[in-house]
Amino acid sequence: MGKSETRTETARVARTPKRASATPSRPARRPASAKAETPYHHGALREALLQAAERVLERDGLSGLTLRAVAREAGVSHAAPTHHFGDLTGLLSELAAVGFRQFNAAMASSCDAATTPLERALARPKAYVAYAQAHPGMYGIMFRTERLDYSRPSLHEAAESSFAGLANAIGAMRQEQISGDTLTLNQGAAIARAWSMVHGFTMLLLDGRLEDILGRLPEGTTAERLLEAILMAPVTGKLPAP
Amino acid sequence: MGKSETRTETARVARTPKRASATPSRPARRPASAKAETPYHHGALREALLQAAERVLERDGLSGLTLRAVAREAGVSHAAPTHHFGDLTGLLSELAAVGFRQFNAAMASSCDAATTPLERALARPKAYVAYAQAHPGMYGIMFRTERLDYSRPSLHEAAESSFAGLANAIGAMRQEQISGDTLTLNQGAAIARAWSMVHGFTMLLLDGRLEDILGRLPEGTTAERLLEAILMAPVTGKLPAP
DNA sequence: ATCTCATCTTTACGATGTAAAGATAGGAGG
DNA sequence: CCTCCTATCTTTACATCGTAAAGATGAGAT
Repeated sequence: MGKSETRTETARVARTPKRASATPSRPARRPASAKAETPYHHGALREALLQAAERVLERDGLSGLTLRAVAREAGVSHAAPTHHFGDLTGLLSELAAVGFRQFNAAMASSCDAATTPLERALARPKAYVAYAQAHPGMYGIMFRTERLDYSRPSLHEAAESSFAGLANAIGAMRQEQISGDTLTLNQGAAIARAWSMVHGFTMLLLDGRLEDILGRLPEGTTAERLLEAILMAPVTGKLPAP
Repeated sequence: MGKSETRTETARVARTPKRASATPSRPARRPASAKAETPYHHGALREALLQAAERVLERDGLSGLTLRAVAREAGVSHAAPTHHFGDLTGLLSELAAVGFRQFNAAMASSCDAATTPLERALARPKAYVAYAQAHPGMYGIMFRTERLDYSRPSLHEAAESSFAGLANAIGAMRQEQISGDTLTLNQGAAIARAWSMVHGFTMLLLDGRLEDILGRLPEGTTAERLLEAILMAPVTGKLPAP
């Protein structure tokens, strides 16, 4: 199915019947108060495209996420996205911004739900990994793609907020006030270490590169358990200075 | 320049003059002992393609690395790589294998050059990051691309060797013998932590996501210095269990 | 009622991956 | 020496993709 592109894109979902007769009758299309119905000509195509993109991403993976596939999914012509996002980079960037917002919300809500200090310390990294596992496509868009335009305000802001939350969490854990302006080497190292560790763990996990380790661990050890062990035993075994 | 593809690929480098006359004279082409000269019909096209791919990757980045571009660079028809690698995945996988071998060699030589225990402890992660900074394209192929086929023996072996080296280094540092078969949770956590940290640091660094932190550190703090600080101060500040 | 313009569609072009058929030599066998 | 075989490389073809440009279309302003 879908041999020729013209065929595929001509047979799209039920939109206007393409003006079957040339009479300008226009019979009751757009029933005077349609809002989240099928967006006809106006409507919120931009939003619809972003949602379609997310759907395509979850369904077909990162390689299936193309401008034309998104347009197909939304039931519009293949050039429609260009008008709203300018570029494939534009669409990916806006979608990544959506992802960062989801990501931040997930971590924040997980932190809020924590009660004990230990839970509070583990909540954020666990939510980090959990989000990535639940939405590997989104995580890939956010952290794997090279084609992102951080000069777009929405993406810049969402990503920045993600970093700020992390930095604050580290600061709170060290019971220091992280001034937004400057950092000591140790403060910077603490932030970069935490971020690197969780990010690296997530990428290795998503890429299946930890399967080898997980398989050698005691029967039934889950990735989450391994993450806990990583976070709870902070001694890396580095030798002291001679 | 290079408007039509036919034009582009017809005008390729000096290979055989396409049999100007139909006489089977065959005048002194391939001077009887050409080895690494221009590979004519036989020769080592496979190797030449891999080298061409590496060149294209360094020059045009990951997005410029296409089957056709590699063929162009090697001076052969666009379908020639298919015969040797079957697929774009095949080419990328073999190239990633080359990268893993370079990567392993760099880390090994850096470890050998270390003298003091402290140097020895820092040599491997520093070489890790240094390789990635020196060859970001290769590192991208190895760790960013989704399209790798680890069932290929060359790639599987090279990547596995990389992991084994890491595991052994961690084991040596903890003064334990890592048996190839099973791991305790703490052993696995130590390995996964070290790998995650260095890998995550590298990815964040290559993606420019550490610029923010580096900019806030004392004037002129380099990424390598930050990495040292990360590795040398192993206390993450996690709270003890209540 | 007409005009204007943002929005969407058509059409077109170059590039890419991949498959399939055709050419070409290097070597085996007579 | 000649012929045939086969791996290797080239041509040709096709579907898909991103992107640009021109044409339709309808909503709101005048």
